[in-house]
Amino acid sequence: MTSRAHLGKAYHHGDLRAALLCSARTLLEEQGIAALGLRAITRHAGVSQTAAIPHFGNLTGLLSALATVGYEDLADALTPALPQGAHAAGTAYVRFAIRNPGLFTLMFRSDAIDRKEPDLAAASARTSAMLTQLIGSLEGPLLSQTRAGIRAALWGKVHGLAVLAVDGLLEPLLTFDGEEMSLDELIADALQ
Amino acid sequence: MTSRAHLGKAYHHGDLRAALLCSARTLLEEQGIAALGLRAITRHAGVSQTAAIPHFGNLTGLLSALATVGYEDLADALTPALPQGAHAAGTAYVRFAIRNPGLFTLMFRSDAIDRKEPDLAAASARTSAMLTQLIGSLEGPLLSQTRAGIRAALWGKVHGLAVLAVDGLLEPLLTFDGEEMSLDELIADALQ
DNA sequence: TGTACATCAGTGAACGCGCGTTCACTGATGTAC
DNA sequence: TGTACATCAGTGAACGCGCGTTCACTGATGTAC
Repeated sequence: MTSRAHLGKAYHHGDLRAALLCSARTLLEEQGIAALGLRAITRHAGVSQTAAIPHFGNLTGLLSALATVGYEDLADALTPALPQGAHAAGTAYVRFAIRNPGLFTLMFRSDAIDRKEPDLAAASARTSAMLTQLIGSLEGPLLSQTRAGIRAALWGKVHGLAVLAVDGLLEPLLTFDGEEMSLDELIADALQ
Repeated sequence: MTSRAHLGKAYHHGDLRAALLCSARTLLEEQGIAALGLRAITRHAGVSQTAAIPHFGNLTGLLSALATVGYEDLADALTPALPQGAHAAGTAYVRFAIRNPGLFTLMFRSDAIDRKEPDLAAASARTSAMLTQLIGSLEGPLLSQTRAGIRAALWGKVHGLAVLAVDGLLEPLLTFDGEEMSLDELIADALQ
């Protein structure tokens, strides 16, 4: 029976890096982006307040690593939807945002991450390439549009719905015209 | 010559409320939403660190008042474009965001404002009503869509482009396919 | 026109708080012999 | 198989910082007489 197998905590954690990312993600979704500090994250993970530094350098490093995980998760969510076309992919994108509002916010709007961090840049580029691939498969909408324009229009619509949903700004629309509808129905209706 | 006319500062400011909002807006656009604190704002305005409290109660009150100004400005920007239809209104919306990225961010995504504050709720509702009015004038796109769905689709697309532009995420698209284009051209192309 | 006074906008010192980061340390680990 | 040792993950006290808010205050203003 080595000390690693002891009940309770070993001095060396085993996989503190993953544990810290997990704590950060939980905290992000439960309490929002403003609650994400080095001290809050390490406190949640049950380790000392400086334990993250050897793994991530500083807070920006930790949050950039978390955003990297986010891009990987988003890519995983989009992968099965891509062959089914733009509608399915858009729905998957918005669903990802609704299910991971804190993470989505961190990935796309935070200035607390370093987008030039190599792992993050790579994960972001990989997700971005999926969108490029999708556009290639579209039956050309308007001949006068450039490919960049088509792409911005498609991404803008989907991203806008995601952002509005995450920020709760679509809620007033759910009872528009006196009709009641669910958020999922509204998104499906808007994307058609 | 009353003391109000003295060179330098009178003890009573005259219109400190407006001056504080102006300082806050400047700070917001120059240094971002994270730099907006009661102390930073009053420091920028050249008054004591507690001078904002009689006018706004607390930081949330001040930021909510600033967001109210933002909704009024957005309504002013949309008004002349509305009669020209959805394309013009959408362009005006995105232009407002690009010109006031900090304010736009504060209005739509910040959890530092109180959306239930009456003035803010009223200003927000007034802007929202413009969108409702616009949708009424649309030549019905898809008969199977609900009015809420049409509205979410329209707002989502425009809001998404605005958000992507503000966050700098459209920049990679400006040199897509090897072609160079300006942000304005890309937005115009995406909105057509 | 002049004077006394209530009002309240704005001051500035002080409070407690949580933060990121530093630094000397402790103790579990794996390796060399 | 056993022992000495280098490594370095993780600790915890301490630092200085900026924050929001409190509180007793000061002094310009407008009004009542």
